[in-house]
Amino acid sequence: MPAVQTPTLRDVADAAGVHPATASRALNPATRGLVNAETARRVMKVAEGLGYRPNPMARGLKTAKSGTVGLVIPDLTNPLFPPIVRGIEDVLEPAGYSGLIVNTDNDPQREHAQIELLRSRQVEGLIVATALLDHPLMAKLQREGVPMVMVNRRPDGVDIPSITPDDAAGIEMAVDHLADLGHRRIGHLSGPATTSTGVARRRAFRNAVRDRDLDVDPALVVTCEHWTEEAGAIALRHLLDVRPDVTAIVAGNDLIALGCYDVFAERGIDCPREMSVVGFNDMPFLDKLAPPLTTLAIPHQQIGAEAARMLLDAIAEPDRAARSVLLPLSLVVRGSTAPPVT
Amino acid sequence: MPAVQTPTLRDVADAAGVHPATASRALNPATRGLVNAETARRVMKVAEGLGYRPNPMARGLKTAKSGTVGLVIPDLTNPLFPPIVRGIEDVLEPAGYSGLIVNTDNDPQREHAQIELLRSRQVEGLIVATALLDHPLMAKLQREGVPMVMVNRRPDGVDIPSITPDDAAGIEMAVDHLADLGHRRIGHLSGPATTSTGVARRRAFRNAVRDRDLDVDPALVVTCEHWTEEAGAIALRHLLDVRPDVTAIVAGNDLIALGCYDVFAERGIDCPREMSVVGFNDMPFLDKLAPPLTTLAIPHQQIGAEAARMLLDAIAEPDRAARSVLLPLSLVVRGSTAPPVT
DNA sequence: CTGAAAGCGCTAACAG
DNA sequence: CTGTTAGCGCTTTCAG
Repeated sequence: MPAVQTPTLRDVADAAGVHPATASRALNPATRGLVNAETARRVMKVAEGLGYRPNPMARGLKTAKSGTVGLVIPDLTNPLFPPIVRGIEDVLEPAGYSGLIVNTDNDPQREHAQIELLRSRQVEGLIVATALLDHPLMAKLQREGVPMVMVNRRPDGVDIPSITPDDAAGIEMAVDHLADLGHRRIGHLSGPATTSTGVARRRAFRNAVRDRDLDVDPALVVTCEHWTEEAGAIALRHLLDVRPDVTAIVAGNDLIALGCYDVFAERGIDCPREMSVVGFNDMPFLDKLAPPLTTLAIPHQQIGAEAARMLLDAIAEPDRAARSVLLPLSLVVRGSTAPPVT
Repeated sequence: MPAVQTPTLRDVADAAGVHPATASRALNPATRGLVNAETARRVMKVAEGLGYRPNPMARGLKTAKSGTVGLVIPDLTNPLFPPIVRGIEDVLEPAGYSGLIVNTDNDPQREHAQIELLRSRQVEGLIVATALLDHPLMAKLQREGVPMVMVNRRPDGVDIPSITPDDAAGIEMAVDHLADLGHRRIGHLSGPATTSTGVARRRAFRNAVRDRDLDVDPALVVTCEHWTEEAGAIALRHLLDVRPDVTAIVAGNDLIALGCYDVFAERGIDCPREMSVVGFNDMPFLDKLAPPLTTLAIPHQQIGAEAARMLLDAIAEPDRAARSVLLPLSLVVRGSTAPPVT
C-alpha cells in the first residue's frame, strides 16, 4: 500500500489551514504578492514538507498554457543538431519550459504529421530547423498565429523571426582563404536548391569567384540532392568528370565535405596536396579527421539559446515585430586546405 | 479575428448531434466498441471535418496519464546518445507517447533536480542513461514505483530492468583481436569505477589477459576520472610513463580512445605502427578518423527502441518481473590496430 | 447503446 | 488579504 497519492493543492491548503485559492496564490511567485507574507511563508513551508509539486496539466487546462515548445528538426542523429538542441534546452529550462523534439527526416508528410502532434500536445510555440524556401506549412502556421522561430534556414517571403548563419560572409571567407593559397579553379558543391542555405551559399559563391577574377565556369558549381555524405560524394564525382582540373572545393556543409573525403579515398586523391576542401558548420570531431577539416564555425549552442530566447519573447508578446539575426561565422583553418600543386 | 478557437469535444458532439460522452467513446479506439458503429463513424467524420484534436492535458487530468516519459541522459552532445534517443522516439511516437529529454551533465544535484522536474511534469516513466553503480536516487524511485528502464549502465543490487552491452564479451573480443595480432603487453584505460560499464570492462580485461597468458601487470590498467577525451589523454600519459613498453590499448570507450589519439599526436607516436588502440561504442564518424578507429559496435538505435518498448511494458504492467537484456556486440576492425613492431 | 452528472487539480474573477 | 464559485476539456461511473 505505498504510493502515497502525490499531494494536491487541496492537501497543502488543508494542512496549512487556508483555502486552496490562497494556497495557489501563495505558491505562485507571480501572485504571491496578493497574500499576507506570513501566510505565504506558512503555505510554502507546508508545501515543501508535503513534497507538493503542482500538476502542470491541471494548470495548463485552466490557463491554456502547456509550458512546452516543439523542436522540429530533420534528424537528431545529424551532429549539427545536438548542440543546438542543448542550447535551446538550457534556456527553456530556467524559464519553466520543456522542449518536445520531433524528427522529420526531411519528409514533408512526416513534418506535417509531427507538427500536428506537437500542436495537439498544446505546445506554445515552435522552433523549426527544417524550413524550405517555399514552405506553405510554415506560412500557414504563421497565419494561424503560432509563435515560431526558424533556425539555420528560413523560408522566403514570410515574416518569421529567424536565426541563420551569415552564409554570404562565410562563403567569402572560404573563397578568400583558398584564393590566398593560390587556387584559381575552385568548385562548389552546393546544398539543395530548396533550402535557403543552399541557394544563399551558392549565390555567394558565384559572386565571390566573380569578384576575385577566379574561374567562373558554371560547371564548377554542382548542386547536391541532399545535405548528406552520399550526395556530396556523388556531386564531387560528377564535378571531377567535367572539370578534372579543379584544385579546391567549397562544400555546402561538413557532411558534403565528408562525402568528398570518401571520393578522395576511392580515387586516390591526396588531400590537401592535390585537392583542398572547406566545410561549413564545424560539427564536432572534425579536428580528428584525416586531414582535419578546414571549415566555417558557427556557435551552435548560442544559436539554440538565442532561438529559444526569441521564441519565449514571441510567446510573451505575440505581436511584436519579427526580429531576425544573422550569425557571424569564423573560418577554422585546419589541414584540408593547402596551396595547389602548380 | 482569426485564430478560430481550436474545437473541443463539445463542438464535435454538438455538430454530430450526440452527447459529449458519446463523442468521447466514439473517438477513443479503446471504447469505440461501446458505440453504435454508425454513430461512431459519423462522430469521427465530424471530428475530422472540424479538425478536432483531443487535448491531452484535459485527458491527462482525468486519467492521470500524461503520455510522456522522461529521458535522462548525461549530455545530448555526446555522440553516443542521439542515436539512442532517436531509437526511443521511434518507438514512443507510434505508441502515442513523447519523450522529454533532460541533460544531467553527470552532476548528481542536477540529475536530482531534473528528475524532479520530469516528475512534476507527470511523466509516466523514465529511461535513465546516467546510472551509477551506487545510486540511491534510482533505488528510491524504484521504491516509489516509478516505471524505469536503465540504458547502457545499471546500478548494482537493484532490480530494475536494463539494457546494457555485453561488456565482458566485448572486451574479450578486443583482447583476442590484439593477441591474435601478436600483442603481449596490452594496456587498459578503464572508465570511472563508479559506473557499471567502467568496472565490468575493467574486470573483463583483467580476466581476459590472465586467461590468455598476457602481461598481467596491474600498472597496465589505468582508471580514467571521466568518460572523456581529456581523461583518456591523461590516463594514457600516465600509462606511458610507467610502462613505456606497452604496444596496444583497450580504451574504455571511444572518447577515451580519442584522447589517446591526442597523445599520439603530441608525442609523435605512430598509430597503428607503434601502438594499437581499440575503442568501445562505435560512435558516428569514427571511420573518418586518422587512422579509422577499431572499436566495438553496439546497435544504438535498437538499444533505444528496446528500452522504450520495455518501458511501455513496465508502464502497462507495473509489477511484472524486471527483465534485463545484454546486448551482443561486434568488433569493427579498422585502421587503428596492427601487429606490434617487434 | 446513449445521456446525465460528477470530477480530475488548478486558477481566475468576484465578493467580502 | 482571503474565501466562494465556477469551469478549463475530457472521461467515467451510473442510469436509462
